[in-house]
Amino acid sequence: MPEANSWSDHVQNVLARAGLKRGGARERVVALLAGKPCALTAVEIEQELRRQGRLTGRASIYRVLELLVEHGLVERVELGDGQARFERVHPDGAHHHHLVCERCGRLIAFDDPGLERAIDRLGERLGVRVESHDVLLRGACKKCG
Amino acid sequence: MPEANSWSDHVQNVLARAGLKRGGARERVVALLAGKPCALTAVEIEQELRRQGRLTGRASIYRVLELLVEHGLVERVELGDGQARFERVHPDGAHHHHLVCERCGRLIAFDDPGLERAIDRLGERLGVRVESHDVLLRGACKKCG
DNA sequence: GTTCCTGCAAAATTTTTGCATCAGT
DNA sequence: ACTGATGCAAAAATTTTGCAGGAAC
Repeated sequence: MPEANSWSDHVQNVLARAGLKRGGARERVVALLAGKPCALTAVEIEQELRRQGRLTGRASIYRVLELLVEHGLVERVELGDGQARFERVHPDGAHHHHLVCERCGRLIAFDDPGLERAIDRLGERLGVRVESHDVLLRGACKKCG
Repeated sequence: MPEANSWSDHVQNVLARAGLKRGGARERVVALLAGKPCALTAVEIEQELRRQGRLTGRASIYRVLELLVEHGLVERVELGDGQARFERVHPDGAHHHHLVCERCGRLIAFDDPGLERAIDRLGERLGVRVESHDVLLRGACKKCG
């Protein structure tokens, strides 16, 4: 089974364990995010669902996203343009960060063990428990640089 | 002369070189940011200026901040609460990052050469030119952890 | 049957824009 | 004088909330 589905399953497990019921809007948002590894805005989610003929109220989308973030199933990502984006969080802790190309606007995802190590060491040095972190790079991507 | 003033001077130089005129709102915002090393929201800036008896229209504050960001004099920082924050950028490239404590909400600034190195190496590995970057940690600060 | 979920509409927030006026060069 | 800067008010964009009806357990 592809990883996307394992994330969906994980979501269903976590929410069921929390005593929550299922519902159409949530199923639709989760199904959409499962197939999109990278950050989407609430409005993009709404439009994509509409395109699929699966109309969903925007308020429900925000409520679903809020719920998923609270349960650590989705991460809120801000790229500096004033809109929040959302992307799934892998149960195994795998995650990536983002580069925004200032020329073409493209969003590039990457991961880097060296960076993760530097952040771990930093947390120790500061004496704080770092529960999550975001790294955002701005610059020129390969094609534009 | 303290570093805050050297930043103010730098701002005035850059903007004068760009052929821009001075104005009250800009002077007030720059003077305020010069004395605050860490991120403030537009509304906090407005309130602080009002407290000082230096009333400034909110639209002007946003326009000043936009201008300063465009010229690389101020950095826009997003902490995940839906409000943009702004802080001065040192001409010498010195900068810091942020930890948001999820217990007490406190904002802690830090810098870390190891992290900067990791990001430099990462840019090389990806073959992109990284012009700026933000790192945001979320977790428990020393007092709450 | 109870509790949660959904969708609509309305509200609240944050940020941007239009426009007349003022001020800096 | 010319051009940029300011402030007000209005608008736009994003996100949240209230509430009534519907669905899941």
